[in-house]
Amino acid sequence: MSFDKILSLKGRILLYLADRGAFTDVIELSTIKLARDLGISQQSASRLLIELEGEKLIERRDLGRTRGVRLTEDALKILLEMHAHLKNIFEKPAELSLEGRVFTGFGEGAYYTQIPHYVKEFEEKLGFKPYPGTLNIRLIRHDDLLKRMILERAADIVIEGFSDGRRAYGGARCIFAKLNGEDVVIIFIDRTHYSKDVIEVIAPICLREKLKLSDGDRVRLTVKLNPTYLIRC
Amino acid sequence: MSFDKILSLKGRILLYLADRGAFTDVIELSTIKLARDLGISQQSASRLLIELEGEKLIERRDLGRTRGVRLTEDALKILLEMHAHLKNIFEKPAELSLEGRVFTGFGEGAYYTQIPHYVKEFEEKLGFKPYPGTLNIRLIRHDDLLKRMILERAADIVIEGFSDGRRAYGGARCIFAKLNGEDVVIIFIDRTHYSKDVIEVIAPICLREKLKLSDGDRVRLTVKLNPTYLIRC
DNA sequence: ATTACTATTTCCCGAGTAA
DNA sequence: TTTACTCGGGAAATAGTAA
Repeated sequence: MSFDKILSLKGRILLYLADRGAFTDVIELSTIKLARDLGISQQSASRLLIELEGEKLIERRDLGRTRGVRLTEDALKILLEMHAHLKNIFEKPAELSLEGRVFTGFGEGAYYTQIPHYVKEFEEKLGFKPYPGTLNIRLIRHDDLLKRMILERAADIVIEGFSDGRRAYGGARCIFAKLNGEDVVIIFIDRTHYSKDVIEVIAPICLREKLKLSDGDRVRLTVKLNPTYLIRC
Repeated sequence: MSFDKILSLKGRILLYLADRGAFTDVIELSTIKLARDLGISQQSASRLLIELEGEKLIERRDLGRTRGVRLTEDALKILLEMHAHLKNIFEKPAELSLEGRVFTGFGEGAYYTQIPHYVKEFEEKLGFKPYPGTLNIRLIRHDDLLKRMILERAADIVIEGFSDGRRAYGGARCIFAKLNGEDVVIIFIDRTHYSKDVIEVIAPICLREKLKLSDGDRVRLTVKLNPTYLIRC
């Protein structure tokens, strides 16, 4: 397993036993089999089992001609604590923070955010009717470009594209965020004209007014998301 | 942390970094601080960071006068895999299996299972009207007595007691199970007259008839439950 | 077959210290 | 201050082998 390198040999043995259900039942296990399965010597397997028994992490008993092992409550507690710890890291929302400067775009945002199809989609999926137009933010720091890629992957609210017979209108993906503390939605438009250092934001209100923003002002975007998304692309 | 003993030092460092959010941001970290926090020497901290960098599990960079570290995607994958593995062990339903012999009890079961208050509770909480009477099973193996204790803790369907003014009727705790493949409910009666080697079972049908059971017949009870319950008492 | 002892080797931690 | 080198000692792995 790829995570063997972060475990001690004793840890690998406890996990090996847990995998085989040795917290309810005594399982049959010879030092030779354990050694083979873990890629260590039989001698080490023997020594480690003796040590683990001394540390009250396993119990061993004779089962007729073979020997049985099971985890103790202490060992189970250790594994459960490890589990709880990793859960805490990977299943708790983390916050991603990006910084950029407001700029005036091509003016397309105002057009698209008023197309009835999109308005309906926004209302259904975001819960509000967007103020016409998008606020454009140009990222400053290089690290934030990476974060933008992460966000693009994490944005899981899908706005469907459509066609009116004359032309096709593309889709987009959204994610909720805060901009200087104000609730906003970051929108990643499928076929945007902007480069990868730009983030577009919509909100139910006029952000420029509410936050008194002018071109060149620095703004901070924060997004809460599950750290599982943070695997870099 | 109690789980330090199952981790290698490199594992502890990766977890240390993950705890501090070093999968999104570069964090400031001196070898001295790391050494102090992990209870190892500065020299070891230095060596381990160099090795981890060589293994492409961390990236280091100069931040002006201090040094920054962050986890690589590879390291994140390892931690996530560990997390997924423990999830699989502890959050997947496991099966507990017990064996015993049918015996005829004091006949109280038939009385209690027909009391309107209990019938109503059963129907609401178990989804069926029980066939009058409980099937009594005496456990055979010593290990199964332990499993009975686990089950008693895991039984989380609560049947409330009541009083009719003349006397008090006790409550019980239930858990769904299979008896020789048939859907049943194990019922742990709060103030039972039976000893700890007895399990009582109710079902919507007459189990003795359906499964052609007589006193002394061996039956197998299986219960699916979340392994978190398997922490022995 | 198995387990586990003793002997040997390998590897890793930490002290000393240079840059 | 900091990091990271060399090196000595001890822990931990394997080899050999007895029971």
